[in-house]
Amino acid sequence: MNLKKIKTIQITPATPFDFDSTFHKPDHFTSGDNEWEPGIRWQTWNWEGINLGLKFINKGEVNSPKIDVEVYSKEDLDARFIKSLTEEIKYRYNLELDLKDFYKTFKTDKVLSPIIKKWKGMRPGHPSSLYEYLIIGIVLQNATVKRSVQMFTALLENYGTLLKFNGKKLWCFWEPGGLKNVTEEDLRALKVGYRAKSIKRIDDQFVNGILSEAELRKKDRETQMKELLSLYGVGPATVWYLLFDVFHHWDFFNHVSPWEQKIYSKLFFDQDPENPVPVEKLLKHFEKYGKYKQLAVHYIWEDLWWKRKNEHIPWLEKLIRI
DNA sequence: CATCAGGGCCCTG
DNA sequence: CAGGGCCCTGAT
Repeated sequence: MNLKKIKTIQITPATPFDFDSTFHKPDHFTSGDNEWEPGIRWQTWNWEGINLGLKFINKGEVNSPKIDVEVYSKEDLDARFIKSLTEEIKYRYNLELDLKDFYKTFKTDKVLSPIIKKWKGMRPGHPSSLYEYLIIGIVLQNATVKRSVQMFTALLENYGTLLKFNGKKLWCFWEPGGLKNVTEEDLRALKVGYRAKSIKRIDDQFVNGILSEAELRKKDRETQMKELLSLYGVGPATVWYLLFDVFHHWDFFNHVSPWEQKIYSKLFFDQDPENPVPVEKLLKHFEKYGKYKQLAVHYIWEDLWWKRKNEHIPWLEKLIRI
């Protein structure tokens, strides 16, 4: 599907704002729906059922930020659509998040302060909707990175749409509920294994309109957690990701998966990953970051993954099994 | 060749 | 609350 440029949206994020560390997270593995180079991020979005190509361009600096968002589409888009899209972009990338208090609180923290200095203006954020993230969460289960990417790509290339815009060819996610006419057997043919059942049942929730991201955002964390956990195929690991990446709770940390446990053990306690620090002890350690504990760990975590782009970290390579 | 662990989760007893 | 089963893939 060939798209044409419809509009350029200008956004002024809250200060400070760092473009690259906000729009590129080295620990999110690329799988055909986005591309990044310094100062530019191409990203497909299915918004309100419309396939979009988005090009985010850095037009400012950390202390005087500005972003252009070029919107590519097959059809014209009206003002109301552009407005709702703009609001959603601001939400997903946390462009209006005020980081000042977080920075001030940990100005003297030995571990955090150098990282804050280095990544000043980095926001947490994720490009995916709840529906999309649920699918991603399912394919992350019980699999190595390579296998997860393989499963995700197979889904995208079978049920998504290939978009051509700004010289790029990127796959766009299908609509929530878009697997209505797909059977569990069809999904199994894509080698997603037992996950086929979970994917199908989650898609059903959206076909039936039982689950609404907009409604769920308005509810409190406990309710969100309860409703998400009630979904078939969604357990504590997936919920933990969702509460941070989709629902933007910075203060919540209740789960550490085995591979993350090993990395945290090395990172925070310089402990041999083969003999990891108990999860309880790790969680207790994060308590010192109070209402920003998830945000603090995000900063430390992203710093590690950016380091990995520039230098070889043998112990990390061994643990991530790409 | 066989065996097994891996960014979990569900279900059973 | 512990533990078996589920899918596929690559390492050993």
